Amino acid sequence: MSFVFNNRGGVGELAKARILRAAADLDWRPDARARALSSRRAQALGFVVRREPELFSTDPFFPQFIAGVESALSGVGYALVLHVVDGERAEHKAYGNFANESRVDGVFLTDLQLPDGRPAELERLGLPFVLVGPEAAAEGGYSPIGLDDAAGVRRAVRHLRALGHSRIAHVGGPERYVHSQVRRQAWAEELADLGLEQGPVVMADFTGAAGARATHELLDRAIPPTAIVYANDLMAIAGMSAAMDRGLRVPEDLSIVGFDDIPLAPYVVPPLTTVRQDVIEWGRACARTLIALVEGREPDPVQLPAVEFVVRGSTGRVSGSSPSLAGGDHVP
Amino acid sequence: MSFVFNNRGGVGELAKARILRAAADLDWRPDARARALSSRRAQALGFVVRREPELFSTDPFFPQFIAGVESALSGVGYALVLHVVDGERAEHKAYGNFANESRVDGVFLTDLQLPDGRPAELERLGLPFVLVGPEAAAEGGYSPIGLDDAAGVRRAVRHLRALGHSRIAHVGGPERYVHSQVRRQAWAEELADLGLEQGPVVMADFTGAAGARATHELLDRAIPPTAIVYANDLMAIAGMSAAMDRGLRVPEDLSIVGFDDIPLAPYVVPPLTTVRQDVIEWGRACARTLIALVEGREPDPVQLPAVEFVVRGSTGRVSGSSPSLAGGDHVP
DNA sequence: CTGAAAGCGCTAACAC
DNA sequence: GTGTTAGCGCTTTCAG
Repeated sequence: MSFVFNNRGGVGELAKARILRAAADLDWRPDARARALSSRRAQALGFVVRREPELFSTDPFFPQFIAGVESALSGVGYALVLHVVDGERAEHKAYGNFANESRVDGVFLTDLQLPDGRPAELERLGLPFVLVGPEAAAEGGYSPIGLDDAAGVRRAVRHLRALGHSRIAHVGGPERYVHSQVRRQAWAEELADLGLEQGPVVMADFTGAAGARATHELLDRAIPPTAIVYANDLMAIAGMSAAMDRGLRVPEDLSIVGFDDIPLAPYVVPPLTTVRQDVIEWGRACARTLIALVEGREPDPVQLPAVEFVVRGSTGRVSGSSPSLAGGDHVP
Repeated sequence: MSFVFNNRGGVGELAKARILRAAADLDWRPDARARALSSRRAQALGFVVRREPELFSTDPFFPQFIAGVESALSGVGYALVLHVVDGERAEHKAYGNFANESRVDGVFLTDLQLPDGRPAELERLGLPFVLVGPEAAAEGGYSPIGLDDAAGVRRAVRHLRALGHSRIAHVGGPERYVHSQVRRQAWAEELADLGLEQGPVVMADFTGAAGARATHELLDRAIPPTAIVYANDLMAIAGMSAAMDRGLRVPEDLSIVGFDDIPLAPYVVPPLTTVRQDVIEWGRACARTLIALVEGREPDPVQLPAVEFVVRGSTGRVSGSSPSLAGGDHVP
């Protein structure tokens, strides 16, 4: 009988159909626990998210990624076991539990760092995994599945250049993340390719508060930038707000570019120009790859859609005159 | 030996300590699958989220709730199994799988409706659950765990009244959700209590697009409102943007109140006045209650913090004159 | 092609 | 108090 459910040959088509019908009639499904015990596979994938609650609830990546993963899992009978942890020790322990308790067959690794101890650790634990992140996060022979963030940032810089900007700054994410580094480097390289001088850069932490602070820091400089490229939308929107508080107009005095295209991006004033990734598709691809991995199959090569650059109202031609830097008074 | 891990008496303290030490030394943990099979408990809780991807990634509720749940689970060895589904059939199937495969010991039920078939269904499946939502969603003898949304909305209406507003409209969430109904009713009742006439109401679907549309609809009326209370921040911010597009100033011509206090709320222009709930604590309380339930213990009574009303810049005194309704031209 | 039977690694009942 | 053992409900090997 178990042959039927595991699609192993050797069962007559007739008997097979009869068994499946009976199972359907009784609304019977094999018990996941028993199946897991005897087959030594949990039929579940693990995802441990290490983020402070504020960032977890802000970052559009996680819900979308999870939704994508789910869309690939539901059809093939895998479950997703999620863990949200708040520190390195807790994350470490979570992987240990996953492996020792055999709760999951494989895990997703996000927020890649360089160097990142986790791949080696998971290998030691015997837990298959996929690296979720930019190509640049490749480590120890593993190649990540990810979109080309860099292309989006480069597009943004070229767009600003075309609008006449030459003093283009960057507000980055936490330096330990590879994706922060990739975005920053793409910005720097495109600037160089365009023959522009390297603008100032401030690394922040993806929160609104940090985005506002970084923006003030940039605008306090003797020669402030006329455009800022942020590593995520939340910082960009907070930065836009900070600039307006200083009496600057967006985009007349300062152009702003975000990254993510959160659902709110079209609805801030002015609407945010930003970079959009198809995170759902990304999650789906990662899930398919991980399933193939844990089942010992060769994963299909993944081809992810390119990032899109979405031009809205927060970027515009550089104004002729240097913007007024008087603090505190709103432009009427 | 299993007595040690299950804290059953009858084992010498000495032997117990020795066993635990040995286990720690070997980094050994009982296999979750085997344990689940023999004890007939999965040591896992299930959460099925039925939302379209856009809303799932926008709604600050889910990540925060999950983070709260996790904080209660990690210490006691339970795992969280998450399912994101896109329709009623899929949700139904998800519960069936949870129960028949014995993947989880209990589930969280959110986005309560009235009537809601799920409690009866889960009872039939023999799956314990907690209702996550407002008191008003009580059904069939089950009382939900939730915060008093209504108090926040009433506070908002009183605040607007104190600022001189008398034409206060409401943009609600999908009518099928009890929490949408609760917020709408609180708005209506407070209006009545204050002796104000019932303002216009438009029910939307929590998305930015719907919030903008509803706002236009409200402002198109012969006598437009001077203030709008929204059922969530995303619609409020989109509404604010829509109003500004029509040349209205916020808060001079129109006051706006949201609901959720998303991380972006302080960073839009003007900063959003809104209602904040402690969703993390809420999730924790639900998890603790559900664990007690599945373990056959009497759950501790839960005492959730009250909702907070956060006044920022999007609400202000009602202006003497009726706002200009000329469409399309920005106020300079 | 089909039925019987031996585990998978625990828990819990039972004797010692 | 402590050791022994029979399942939990499957998968998979091995005879029939």
